[in-house]
Amino acid sequence: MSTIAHRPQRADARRNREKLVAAAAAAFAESGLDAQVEDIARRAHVGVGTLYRHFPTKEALVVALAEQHFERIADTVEAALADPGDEWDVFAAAIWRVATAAAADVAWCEIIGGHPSAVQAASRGQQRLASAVGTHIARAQGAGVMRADATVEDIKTIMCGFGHVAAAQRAGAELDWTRYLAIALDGLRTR
Amino acid sequence: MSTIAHRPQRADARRNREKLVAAAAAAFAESGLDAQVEDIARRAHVGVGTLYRHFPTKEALVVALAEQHFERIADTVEAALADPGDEWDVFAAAIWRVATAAAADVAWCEIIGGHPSAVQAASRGQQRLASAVGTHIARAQGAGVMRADATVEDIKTIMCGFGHVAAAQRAGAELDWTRYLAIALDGLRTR
DNA sequence: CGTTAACATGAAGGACGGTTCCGCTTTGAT
DNA sequence: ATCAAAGCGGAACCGTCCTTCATGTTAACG
Repeated sequence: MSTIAHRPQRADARRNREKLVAAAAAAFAESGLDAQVEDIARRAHVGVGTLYRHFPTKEALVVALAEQHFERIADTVEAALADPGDEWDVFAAAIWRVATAAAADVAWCEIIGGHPSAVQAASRGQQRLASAVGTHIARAQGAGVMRADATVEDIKTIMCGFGHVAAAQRAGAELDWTRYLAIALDGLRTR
Repeated sequence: MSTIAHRPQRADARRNREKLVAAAAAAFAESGLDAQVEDIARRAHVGVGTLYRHFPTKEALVVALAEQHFERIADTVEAALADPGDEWDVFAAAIWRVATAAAADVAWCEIIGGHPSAVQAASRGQQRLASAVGTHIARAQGAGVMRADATVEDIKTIMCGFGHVAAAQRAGAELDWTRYLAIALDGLRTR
């Protein structure tokens, strides 16, 4: 077995990769996960071939973006764990923060809403997120402010619904994701 | 202006139309709204051309099915109005009945979840449904068992989320629409 | 500089799925 | 039985997108 001498990645290639990720984020945010590959390449001022050099498939690009999204959500939810306030308020505030960020981005909505492949990737961000949410739940239940039977899966389920409602609203339906969250969170709270 | 003598629709044509609707319902239930036209025609033992003779577009077929779905849902919700039981229980039972029927059918989920074109048709079924739901809400609020600020739009929103959760569950996601409904309905109830 | 491997390009390829079209068949009225 | 209109079939058409590939370009290293 010999050591293969890898030439370092070329500087322009790295730049292009970053431009592609940014362009994809923008295109997906605007048009949802079925934004066209050519549009993404155009926004990055790059040929489609270049896109395919960096990502073997459009799907791979989506997964990369999804992972990025989940990392950010996990950041938000983990950060909230340090907040010393009322357990319920802290949890609810974190959810609202995540939802507000997601609602402005069609792709987030679709990913949170459960895009088949992006979700199946049991990725680091998702695991961090699940763990942080679990801690929030345990705390809130300990303080008696969250229904005792609530689970991490319940939160996932609610956010899945949220993603779709927000996406539908963006698409013109007369819906209000704000009401959705208010009601769902109330349903999660102890009465 | 002369009276145009319309020859009555031929018997075989009527049969084919019915077979097409049934086949479409089956195909959509199984594969969702993006079931293929050719598959629908095949199930109806008919050529695609025949399908297009009866429905100018795949979309038209979807709208026809959607209208049928909404009529049925309206039937269920209207029927519940005659129930003399506790206002909340009656309302909740009607929602559960609708949800249970819908959860078994991918197309129902997608339509309830807010399929763009099928929803925009401010059709008879939808109007009946909205009106019946409005009556339920007014009654429950009058009895003090539903949050005072709940609206028909809130129910639509919740069912939109439901549709997506149920569809995702059918597609293999580890979600539980049962939990979703339980929590959302709790959030709608007076505490 | 010169060399070379990595990289970029975008037109062409290919798969997929809705829709059209025209020749053939069936119905129903005379 | 005959005929015209209505209906039927399904191969071909067409638009849309993702992906590939042959060709030209560029960064990095000696």
